[in-house]
Amino acid sequence: MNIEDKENWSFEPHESTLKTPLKQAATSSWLLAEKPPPASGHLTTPPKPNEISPGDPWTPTANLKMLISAASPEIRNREQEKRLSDSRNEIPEDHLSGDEYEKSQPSRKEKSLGLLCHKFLARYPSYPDISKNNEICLDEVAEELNVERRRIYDIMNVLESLHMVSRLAKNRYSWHGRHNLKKTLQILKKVAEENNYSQQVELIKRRQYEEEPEGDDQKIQLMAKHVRPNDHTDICFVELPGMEFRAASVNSRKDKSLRVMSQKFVMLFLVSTPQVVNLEVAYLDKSKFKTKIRRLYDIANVLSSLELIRKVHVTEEKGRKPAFKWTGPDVFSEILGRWTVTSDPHVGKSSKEHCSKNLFPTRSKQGFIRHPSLMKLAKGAQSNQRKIRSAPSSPVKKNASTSQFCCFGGAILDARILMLWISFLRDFKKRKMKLEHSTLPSPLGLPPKTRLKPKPFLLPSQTEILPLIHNSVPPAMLPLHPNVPYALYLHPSQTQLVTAYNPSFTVRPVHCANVAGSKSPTEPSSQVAPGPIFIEDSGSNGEGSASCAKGQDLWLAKEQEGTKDDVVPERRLKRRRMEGSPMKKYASEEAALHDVLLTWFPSGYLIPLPHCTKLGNETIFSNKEKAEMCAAEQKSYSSPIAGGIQVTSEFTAVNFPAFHIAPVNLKLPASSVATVPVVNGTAVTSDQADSIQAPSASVMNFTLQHLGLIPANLQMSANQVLRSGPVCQGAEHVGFKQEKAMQNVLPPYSDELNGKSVSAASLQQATVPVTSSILDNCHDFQASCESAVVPEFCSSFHESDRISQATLAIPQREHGVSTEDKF
DNA sequence: GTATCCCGCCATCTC
DNA sequence: GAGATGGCGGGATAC
Repeated sequence: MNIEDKENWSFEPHESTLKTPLKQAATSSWLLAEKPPPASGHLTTPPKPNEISPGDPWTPTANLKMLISAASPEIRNREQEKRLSDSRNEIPEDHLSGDEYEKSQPSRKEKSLGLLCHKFLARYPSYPDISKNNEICLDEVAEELNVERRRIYDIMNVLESLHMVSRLAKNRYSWHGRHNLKKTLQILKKVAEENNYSQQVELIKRRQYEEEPEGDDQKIQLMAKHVRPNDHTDICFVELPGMEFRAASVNSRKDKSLRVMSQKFVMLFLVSTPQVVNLEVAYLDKSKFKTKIRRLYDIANVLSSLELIRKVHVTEEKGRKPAFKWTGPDVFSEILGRWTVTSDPHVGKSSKEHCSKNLFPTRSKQGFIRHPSLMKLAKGAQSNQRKIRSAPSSPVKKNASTSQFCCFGGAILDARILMLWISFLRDFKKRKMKLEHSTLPSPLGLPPKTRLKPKPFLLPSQTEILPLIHNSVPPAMLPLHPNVPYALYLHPSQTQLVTAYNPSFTVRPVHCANVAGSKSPTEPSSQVAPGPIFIEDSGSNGEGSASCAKGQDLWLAKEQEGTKDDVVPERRLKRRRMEGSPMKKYASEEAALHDVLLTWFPSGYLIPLPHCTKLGNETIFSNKEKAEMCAAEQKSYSSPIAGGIQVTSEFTAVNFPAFHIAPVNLKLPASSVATVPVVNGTAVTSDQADSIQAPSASVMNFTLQHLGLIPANLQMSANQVLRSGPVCQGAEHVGFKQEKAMQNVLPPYSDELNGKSVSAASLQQATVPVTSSILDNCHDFQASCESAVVPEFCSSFHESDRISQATLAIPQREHGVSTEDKF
């Protein structure tokens, strides 16, 4: 491919202004023959009104202009240019002959959008002083440039797409110059990369070289068809913070076509190598390419005036084709600050959920292929969803806003919970395998998974599906696993159930990072606000120290105690009795975990507590933590749920898999968690329903902290979290990515998450209750993760077991979402 | 003949 | 209803 610069690209400033069209005279004569000048009285294009009559008296405005001109050489120069321009129009047209009149009219080139843009740009500095008023009045510009407003709009739209201007109000724009240009280009490149623009361009270019027997239209359609799977037509306008479109129809146009087109056009350059794009590539994504190509020419003219592109000719086998070459700055996409992609203005600019959704509005369904192992999970969840929706006590949407659940809040957190849960199982499996290899051969010769696969659970009944968030419901911490403390969100009735059925368990506030609502452990128990609860086996050995290790298995502990054996199914007792080897023990632990979950906590939410550190076989807390815990242990706690249970146990060494979640700042839209319509299950009365509109701060903080979403020392009230949240750069991006991750992890929920609103029921379902369906499928899901669906997901596990990467690095193979994420 | 794109109609939206 | 905005395509011009 030979690329040659077009020497006489018509919109090069120094050329356009100097060259006079050769055919001007002839054309003029011909035109005159057909279109007599206005003096003849025929209908024709009305003469352009002169801007300022030379004889205008001095007005206050003229005085002001004079003062401004005197103060600013730049403006003075502009005024001089303007006067020169005016002088050409001063000759009364009535006195001109046909030829003279024609000559007095600007040629087509002189009226070109590119030249007009040059004139426009000449009026303003490239890097204006942002402290000054840089307003642009469209009327004035149109008048001074002697063009219709319509043409100014074309320019403004393209400039707006590059954030060189932003609309202030009707008829008024703000001039930003090139201050934002590079950043905008970086963002555009990033977006382009995420949408596989380069691949699309390559594909199109490749096909252009192929023999296409069809006609042009067919050829284009065919090519467009090939591109369609990763079509970028759905990309919507990329905004910079603080430069969102304001008011008026600017926001209400369907897709801000010229702006979006302009951005897409620029994107093509930014990801192409070499950075040469012909219009055939650029307009392939539109069926109305003939119309669109006109717009592309408009855009190209403005971009040329900005010296971002330059027209070249590409010599190919089929001949010489016009194209455009990027001449703007080199752009690297390794920024990013905040940016948003907007689409449907009706939804509201603040609706990042919707904005992000519209970035790939339909691709997620088409693109993501659900792994077979997820099908059961999906079905289970959908089944639950149906149950809840059809329940008599199904939640009632209180108002419009409550239906706008954010996918960034609850659902995302729960995606993480699922990940943690999976990670736990994986870690469990890993250690189990280690034991098998190091100690005992398989007694049955069966693969571990076969032997250890938990028996399937029955789905919890509908009444067992409890609200995740409740003002007075603290999460409980449960030593389900010998070395891994887990927080378990329970409904009070369930917590009471635990202690009622098994007095050996104590329920106390979890001593963890300063959870909002849970006071210092040294404070009187009566003042302990609802907070995370630690359920432990306090009497397993009568030593007053019910460590997690000692109470590795709840069931073992229970059995040893001999308490409530009557409620234990016989089959479980039998299995407990066969505990003998470490391997068996682990196997039973896993089974016991399932049993416990099923027996005591038919529903709930497991969250491993990652602040425990591991040290060989014996995991220890940091000294500080230990000291805090020791202090905590010497106090008795009162839980509003458990009702003051003496806690004498010691927080045992915890062997926790080294997965952490990289702290991210999560922006929760005001309409999200704050208005989460908590499922009003049968366990919650209607009176309670009102009180559960806002989640407990303790639960919120507990979750956010332990999932690493907020720093441990950060305390947030529910209102803080809900109304504003910690806003940071990239917050929307985080939400979007997490949403996408959620959709990948939980495909069955994708439909809901894609919807404009998610009902309370679907919210509940969008969370990850510890149900049999999940327990039963986690192994499969884990296996699937380790195989084909999300290789990066697994590799991150293998590398470091850092759930953060696993959660955030889920690729979207089918629709090109970048696998890398920086939060 | 093709590439280019001016021009202005008119739909949509806001006030 | 008026004005602002901008999508759109006819058709003229440039090459």
